[in-house]
Amino acid sequence: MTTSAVASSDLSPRKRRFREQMHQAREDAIVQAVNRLLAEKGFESMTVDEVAYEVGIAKASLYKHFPSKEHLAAAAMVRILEQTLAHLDGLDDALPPLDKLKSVTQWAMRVHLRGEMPLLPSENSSLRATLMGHQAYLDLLIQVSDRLGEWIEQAQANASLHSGLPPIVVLYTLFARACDPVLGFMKASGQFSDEQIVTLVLSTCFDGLT
Amino acid sequence: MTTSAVASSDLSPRKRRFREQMHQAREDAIVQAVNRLLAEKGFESMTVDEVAYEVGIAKASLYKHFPSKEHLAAAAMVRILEQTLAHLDGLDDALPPLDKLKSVTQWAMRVHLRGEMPLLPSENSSLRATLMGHQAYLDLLIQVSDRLGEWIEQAQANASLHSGLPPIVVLYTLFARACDPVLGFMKASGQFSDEQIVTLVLSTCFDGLT
DNA sequence: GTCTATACTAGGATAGAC
DNA sequence: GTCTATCCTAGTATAGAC
Repeated sequence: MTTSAVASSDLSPRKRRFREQMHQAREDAIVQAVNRLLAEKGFESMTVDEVAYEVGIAKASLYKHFPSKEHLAAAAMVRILEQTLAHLDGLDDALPPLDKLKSVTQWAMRVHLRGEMPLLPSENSSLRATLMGHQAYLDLLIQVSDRLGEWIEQAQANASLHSGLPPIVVLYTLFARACDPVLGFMKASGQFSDEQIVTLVLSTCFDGLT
Repeated sequence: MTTSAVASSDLSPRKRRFREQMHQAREDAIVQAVNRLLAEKGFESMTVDEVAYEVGIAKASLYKHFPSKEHLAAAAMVRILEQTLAHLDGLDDALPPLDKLKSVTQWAMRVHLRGEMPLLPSENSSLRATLMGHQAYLDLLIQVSDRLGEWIEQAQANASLHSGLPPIVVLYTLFARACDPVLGFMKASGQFSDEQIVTLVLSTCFDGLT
């Protein structure tokens, strides 16, 4: 019996759990770093070296956890979608659907302004391929879309949302607001507080410019 | 006297003009290719090799015209800003300011949908440095911003545009609509014609979702 | 100012020891 | 599963002939 076999399977249940927790904690740290770097520089400008440096481990160790840069990005997307879903779950069910939609949008904009919204290029094809083959990502994306889709239809039914717009257009518009470069421009201008930005952009999104 | 001196300065005025036209035509071809590739893949994913291949010249020849990849991108931005300015100049001066703003926005969205809107990452720092040092680019950006800014203030004065919004927020919002990923999403969904997309997004932008 | 050929570097990924 | 050291490709940029 090899030492590695001893290390991996001859441990007490308590020690095994401890190992798994350590493992999980490290992966969380990795994904969090990836998330931050994606928010700051985007996928192409983020380097795996930076990720490794930020986490404080060797690059080769990263690749034991995730097989490619694309999978790192996918993990960050899974993380943000899980957080989104958690936010949706936390909303008071009694709220009118329009208010729920506004609440998610506000939450997403705040995440963005905190520098924690991972931004992916829609063009990059190797990244797209990985995402489209990533079951957990796809499942979460569908879950979030379905939840929002329901609220959109309810809001259109009670006329609080313009019913001439195809629901998918509303959905895309809300998704896009979470990544809107306008948030960054306004922040960079230094003329507005984060909460002012949220208020103003929420208003342009739902009420329009006119 | 060297042959290169002969080639460059001992020509008749007619031949000199011809040379300059050829030179200009080639640069136009380069910038047009850059523009298209920036629209398709963005700055980081565009390679200088591709540009050279698309234009049909050697990569080294590109570098005789433009000193760096960043300068290629800057030239594409100058080009699109010139076209924007041309569109602004072409508008009927009698139009209400709000209609002028809508017209530019529509025009920009159509350019985007045709795959001719160069998309630059706001994060990339070497690119930012080049742009901020590029006088022609800065001048044009200011010209466009000023023209739009006037119309925004006029539209707010005659109450056709919501006057609670700082003009700069309206300006950023209009700029962002030209690059909005929503356009790409809707096009990719295959459910809408380009003109439907323009109409729908123009509506969400000016009238809001509610 | 165009070409071919090449220099140089960044960055994604892996080998192999422990 | 962590490390150090290395591989290797892609991609920006240049040298030097014509």
